[in-house]
Amino acid sequence: MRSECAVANTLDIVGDRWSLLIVRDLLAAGQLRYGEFLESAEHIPTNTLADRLKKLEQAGVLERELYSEHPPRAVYRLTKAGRELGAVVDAMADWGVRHLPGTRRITP
Amino acid sequence: MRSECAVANTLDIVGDRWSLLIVRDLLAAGQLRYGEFLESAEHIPTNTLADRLKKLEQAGVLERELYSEHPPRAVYRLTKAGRELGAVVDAMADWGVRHLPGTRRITP
DNA sequence: CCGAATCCTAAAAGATACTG
DNA sequence: CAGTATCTTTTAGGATTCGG
Repeated sequence: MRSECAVANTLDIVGDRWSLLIVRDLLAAGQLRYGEFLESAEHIPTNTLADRLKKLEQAGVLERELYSEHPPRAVYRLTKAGRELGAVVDAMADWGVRHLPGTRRITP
Repeated sequence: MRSECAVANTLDIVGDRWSLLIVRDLLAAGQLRYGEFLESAEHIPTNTLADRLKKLEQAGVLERELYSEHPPRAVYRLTKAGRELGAVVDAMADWGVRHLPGTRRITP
């Protein structure tokens, strides 16, 4: 923990290049499998995706549910805490739409 | 621009490890000089601070005003667009306070 | 074919020393 | 005090490989 600041510590969890985009995609879709994240517009590298999913699961932002054993297959969903990050994603979408011409809100 | 998504493009501006902390400090203080940023709790490295201030100035988030010529001295302030990032910082502070024990809102 | 793990390179962060 | 320059370490990105 870098400090007591709630903003700084939230950034330690979702402040990297990809985590909030993963949250955005889950907010839009409800649940996604590994390969479905890879199809998203920004094309996250496969190894980076695996890292972020692990980190976000450990942080309690999303949960992984196995729906098959052989081979192991999982879907990812936001936890309650993860869904509450919707407020952050939403504020960013608002700001982008207002200040960055050519951008739009991908999902309602 | 990675995509049309407002969230992704907002992240390209403030989605790194430090930018939103700089915005946070300016929201709290109104205006700051270079050295005052360095005193903040998270101890941003001096070269990284210089990079971020330039990038955020170019993005129209903050502005730099010289108040002395010899030697050159400047203060940094948020622009109107920068102040509107307060909604993002606020949402992160809320989330952190709710989900990360031991953290608190540094400024009202 | 899907879900990763590995390897290697490129970019960014961080510490520290230095200059006007 | 306000930055720059340099060097080292860490992280990200991309291609490829591998197991089920």
